[in-house]
Amino acid sequence: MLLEKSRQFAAPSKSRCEPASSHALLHSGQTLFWEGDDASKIFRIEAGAIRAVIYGEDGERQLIGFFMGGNEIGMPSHGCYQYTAEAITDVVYSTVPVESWSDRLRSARALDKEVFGALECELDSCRVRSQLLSRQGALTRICAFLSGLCQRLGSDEAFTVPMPQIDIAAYLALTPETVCRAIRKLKDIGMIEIDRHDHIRVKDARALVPMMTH
Amino acid sequence: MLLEKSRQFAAPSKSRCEPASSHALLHSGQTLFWEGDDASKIFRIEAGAIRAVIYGEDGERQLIGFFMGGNEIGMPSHGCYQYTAEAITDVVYSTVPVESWSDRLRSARALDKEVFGALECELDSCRVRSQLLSRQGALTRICAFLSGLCQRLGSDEAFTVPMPQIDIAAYLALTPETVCRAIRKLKDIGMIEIDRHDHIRVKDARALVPMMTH
DNA sequence: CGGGTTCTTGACTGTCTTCAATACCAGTGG
DNA sequence: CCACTGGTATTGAAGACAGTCAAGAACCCG
Repeated sequence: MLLEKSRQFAAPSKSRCEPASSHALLHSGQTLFWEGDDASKIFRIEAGAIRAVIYGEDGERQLIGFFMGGNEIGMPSHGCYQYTAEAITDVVYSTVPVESWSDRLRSARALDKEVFGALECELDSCRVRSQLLSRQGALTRICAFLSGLCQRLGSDEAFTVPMPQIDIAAYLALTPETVCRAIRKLKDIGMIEIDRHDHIRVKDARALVPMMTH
Repeated sequence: MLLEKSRQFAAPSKSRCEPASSHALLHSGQTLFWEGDDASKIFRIEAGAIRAVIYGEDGERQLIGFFMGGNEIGMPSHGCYQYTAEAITDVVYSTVPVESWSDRLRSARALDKEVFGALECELDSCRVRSQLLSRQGALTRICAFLSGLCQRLGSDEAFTVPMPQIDIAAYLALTPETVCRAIRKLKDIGMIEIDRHDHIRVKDARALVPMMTH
């Protein structure tokens, strides 16, 4: 919907900037690339401002970053762009030639698997926290956190939360009291069990998902 | 202080894990590496949980991530670790041999300047947002945002904010109303000027810093 | 069995969100 | 040139909710 509307602006911009490696222009409102596209180029912003956006399934618009003169944008994870890049103002940019870049990346990936693995791990970790912190409401954040934890631990059923609540609080930018109250609420609902303090057991991880949208 | 206390745990762990590349053990509470250390190794967590922490000058403890079985941790930016890694539970981990890794990274950096440039840009961008979102209070976030914007734009004096308030709101996980009110407060204090709607001018960027800690 | 940390609970305050209505601005077409 | 329209910004009032302060309980450690 909202996505379709702005997509109209994308087509011209895409065809217009093919020429070469030197400077190209993007008008305010146009889109540089789309989330999910195969990452074939890296862009260097020379002038103007760009916003990085992730559109949720429900039309939710999450703004994860701004890029301006001197910044480089378009680093792929797992082969494709992780967000949509839209021009806020008119933008002048240059592109790093596709072939040379992707070739180097491929060879680098083969050679330096560990390096890139760690890099993606680091980036993913950072993205996850941004995602969590962008949610409003303590209960929402806790549920999203527990749900993510569940995925990472691989258990679809019950599992034990390994970290103390005080760490969860610092991680989610909440107070320990608020974390405690949210957890208690989940316990009252019957979604989790607590025997000893840092032994929280999530009974049904799938039930957490609907609470994340709040 | 708090930092000193846990540092006692660090020494033994550091000397203990030199041996080779295979599995090593870290006890709960010990530290894997320190923020600011020269990044000489990458660690792969086999079992257990680790927290990534940044200690502020004022003793503030910011928890930026959790790493668990299967995760890799220790990717440096600008040559050194960006955070301290502490074991929450007992941890089993392996290290990627130092020399081979750093050599590869160096050569990769030389060859793929664009790739790594973009990567660092991406990572920095993500870290910045996490940092901003971890602050509580709308005014604090706005000030931190404007201050960061000022640095990126290079102007130490006055500058014009390039993005609309609605984007700032989405970026900072606030409502447009709250952003507007915070900006109005700054205007009333006399720190910024507004002529047309999306033409905000910051008069003295240095004055923003003290408001960021609040 | 202490001592220190973490967790829990309650009451209160401050602030952000929500809802709703209005003003402002840019682009469009008459 | 001007009304019109859609998106953005502004302002107010009310309600929800998280932070703070304070106290006590549970837990872990040596």
